Amino acid sequence: MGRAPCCSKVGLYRGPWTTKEDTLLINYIQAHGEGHWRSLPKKAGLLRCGKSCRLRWLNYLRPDIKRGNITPDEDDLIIRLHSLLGNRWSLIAGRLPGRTDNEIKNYWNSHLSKRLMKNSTAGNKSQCMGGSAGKRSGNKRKQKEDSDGISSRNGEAAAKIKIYLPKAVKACPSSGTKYLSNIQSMIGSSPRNVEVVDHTMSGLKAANNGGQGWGSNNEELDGLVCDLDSSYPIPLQNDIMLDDIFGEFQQLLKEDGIMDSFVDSLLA
DNA sequence: AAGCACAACAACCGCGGGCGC
DNA sequence: TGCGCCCGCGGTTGTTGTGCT
Repeated sequence: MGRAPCCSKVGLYRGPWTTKEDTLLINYIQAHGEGHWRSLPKKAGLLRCGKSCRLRWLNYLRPDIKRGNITPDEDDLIIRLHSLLGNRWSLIAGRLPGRTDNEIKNYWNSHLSKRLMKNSTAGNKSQCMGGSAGKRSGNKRKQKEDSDGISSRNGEAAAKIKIYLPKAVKACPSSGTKYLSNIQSMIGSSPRNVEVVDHTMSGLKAANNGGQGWGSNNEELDGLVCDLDSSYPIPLQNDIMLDDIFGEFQQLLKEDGIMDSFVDSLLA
């Protein structure tokens, strides 16, 4: 697949935007509309790549952007939506008028993930897996350790193979079963050392769990462990049929009218 | 006042899907 | 049907601001 050359092109500016550049971009878009990002910089007289222009417009210059603090309502909604959708920031942003995916992502990484982590450590520490980006300086080593599988977890747990199911895609009732079936066949006859990490269903389950979805109520999830952040480990047990889990997920959707209409709206 | 650590947010990067040719 | 381009997304990094010692 061909890759569009990007900002690395010699001669294009990078880094923070100046007010002059902003003005040029705003004027051009007001005159010609959004889109055609690739050719836009040249036409607008900007020495930026199209990606950079698009990002600047979408995240900062757009007139309908709502600046300022995230309200408690928005805060709560983000948490619920994240528990439902995972790190689908654009979908979450679509439910928060005036907020951008980048803003929500940053807010999550800098505020909510920490808060929820704190809440959870007060509750069930052992289920936490560490999560999204976090801060660079302190977390790089940790991320490295995690990715190398050399974190402090010992023995059997550390040796476990982890399979990450796809993150929540646009809600398609059949996709869950399909993925789970695939995983089941991948796992085959030796599921003992395999842990399926689901981004979708346990999140939904959590979202329906009294509308809280996070924190100390996780233990109520009938053995399914809801993780704090973007991944939700589900210890695969021989007596838990994955299709049953998916059926339960569908049942939950039916029981909650809000959830139902929400998913419908995503499908639309 | 200076230096440091951390927080917040803007911006970049690379990947993958959609679509036209 | 395959290829290449464009766009959007999510993860990551860079920069600036702020509080603490």
